[in-house]
Amino acid sequence: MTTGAKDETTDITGRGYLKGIAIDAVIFGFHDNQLKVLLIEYKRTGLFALPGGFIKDKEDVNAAALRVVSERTGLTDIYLDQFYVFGDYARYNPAPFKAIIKANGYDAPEEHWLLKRFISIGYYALVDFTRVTPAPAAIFDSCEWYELNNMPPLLQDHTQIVEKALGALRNSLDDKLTGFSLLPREFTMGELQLLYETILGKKLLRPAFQRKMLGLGILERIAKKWTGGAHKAPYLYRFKK
Amino acid sequence: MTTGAKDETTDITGRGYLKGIAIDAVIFGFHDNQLKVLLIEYKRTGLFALPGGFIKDKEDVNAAALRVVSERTGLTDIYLDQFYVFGDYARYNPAPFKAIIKANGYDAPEEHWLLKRFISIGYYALVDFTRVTPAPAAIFDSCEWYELNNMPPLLQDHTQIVEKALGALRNSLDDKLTGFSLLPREFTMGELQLLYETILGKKLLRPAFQRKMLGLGILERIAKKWTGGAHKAPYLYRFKK
DNA sequence: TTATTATTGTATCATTATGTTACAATAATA
DNA sequence: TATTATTGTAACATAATGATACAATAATAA
Repeated sequence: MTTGAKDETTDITGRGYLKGIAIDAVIFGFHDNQLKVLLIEYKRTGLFALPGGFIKDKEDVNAAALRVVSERTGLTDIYLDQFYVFGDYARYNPAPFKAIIKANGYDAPEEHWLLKRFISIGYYALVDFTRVTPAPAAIFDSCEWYELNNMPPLLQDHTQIVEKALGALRNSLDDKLTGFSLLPREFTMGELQLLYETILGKKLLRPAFQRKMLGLGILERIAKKWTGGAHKAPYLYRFKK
Repeated sequence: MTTGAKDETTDITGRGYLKGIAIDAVIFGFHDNQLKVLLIEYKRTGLFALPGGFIKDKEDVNAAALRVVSERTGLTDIYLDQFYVFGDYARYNPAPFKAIIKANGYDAPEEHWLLKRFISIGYYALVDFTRVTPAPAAIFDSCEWYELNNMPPLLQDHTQIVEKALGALRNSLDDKLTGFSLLPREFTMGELQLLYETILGKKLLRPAFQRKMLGLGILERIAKKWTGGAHKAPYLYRFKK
């Protein structure tokens, strides 16, 4: 969960939102042959965290997750997957939130709702890096891409949440392929393979990968791509329908 | 979620429990070649539901789920998997709970915590049918096995929760094999195959199934089983270590 | 005792999927 | 026009899975 007084996601009073339940979003992007994650920074505290938010009184939980990711990325067509609920009591540590609230000029009484115990529902999102405009929630934090392999230390158990999200993504990679949203609408087979290799963390054999992908029957071949390279130009593909 | 005034899982005041979050457990058993589910019945209302409960103020969510299943089955070594959070606003319908509370002689003020909106964390459990002693929570409900294919209509969206649990189980059946807890400690290959077929809802080829199971290297062959049948006696197996 | 019966364990072959090597096609550059 | 790097795909090897066949055997019947 991330929060703050002027966040669109909520407000300091917590009015109109469910208490005790937060949403944390691991937003994956792919750029420069790297998996990236969108992170929030609390400027005056040096704290990094996953983008997150709360659920409105009459809002579906999945809709709230969509809204949270939408607010940070500016996108509306987002692939989202709910992957785990983080509910250990040991997660509960109000200290950093106290610091954040204080750093923003508020006084946080002990019984403030943000200082109570929270359960976090974890979602991961797959988004097209090129279409995202990271949007900080308010003047006091930033929102930027970080390489998965080079993240700063995160608030609470957020680092483990990212790891668990990656595990969930790896497990269901093939199922999630249709409408795969980590790539631009059109892409080459090489780009798709690179994405696979980056997510799975291992090399794949080119002919086998190509055969398998084409065998799935979900790719549509469009046209040759002009790359400028001194070699045969690759085909462009997009996902069918 | 299931609840009631004298339930060990909670009490009518809700003191000491997290508000707005419930746990629902789909407890799978296997008997007479049938997948079965443990259901609660509210006797004076005719309402059936999944066993459920709430999370104590300082309790891990997974521990709460274990406790809930333990209370209903009498078992302590339980295979549990958190599979989904049900958080649609449309789930919210206090009417049946009002009826249940009333049927038990309590007056339920509108602002009663049980009549507020709840998010349900769904768990499924795999248990050894032969070791379970279904335990109703209190005098006013019962707790019994029902065939998956022959369940009564359930409270709220509990029927969909069961379906989603079955889907999750099917998807991860092979992973969940080690320490598979739907069978007695010792079993024949035929029994294991029947279990697979029941969960997956389709026939499997015997030689291929046997080869695959033995190939996994997780089975230990013990001794011949005396069946009384007019045919070759099958081997008994158990899971290694 | 000896055939009969049903079911198990496994060998064998067929088919499909996957891993691997090889090479022609081709877009830019030299 | 040759060179270069990379793509697309054919071809083969190996592994996994699907399917058939049959010997082994524990109870029953003759």
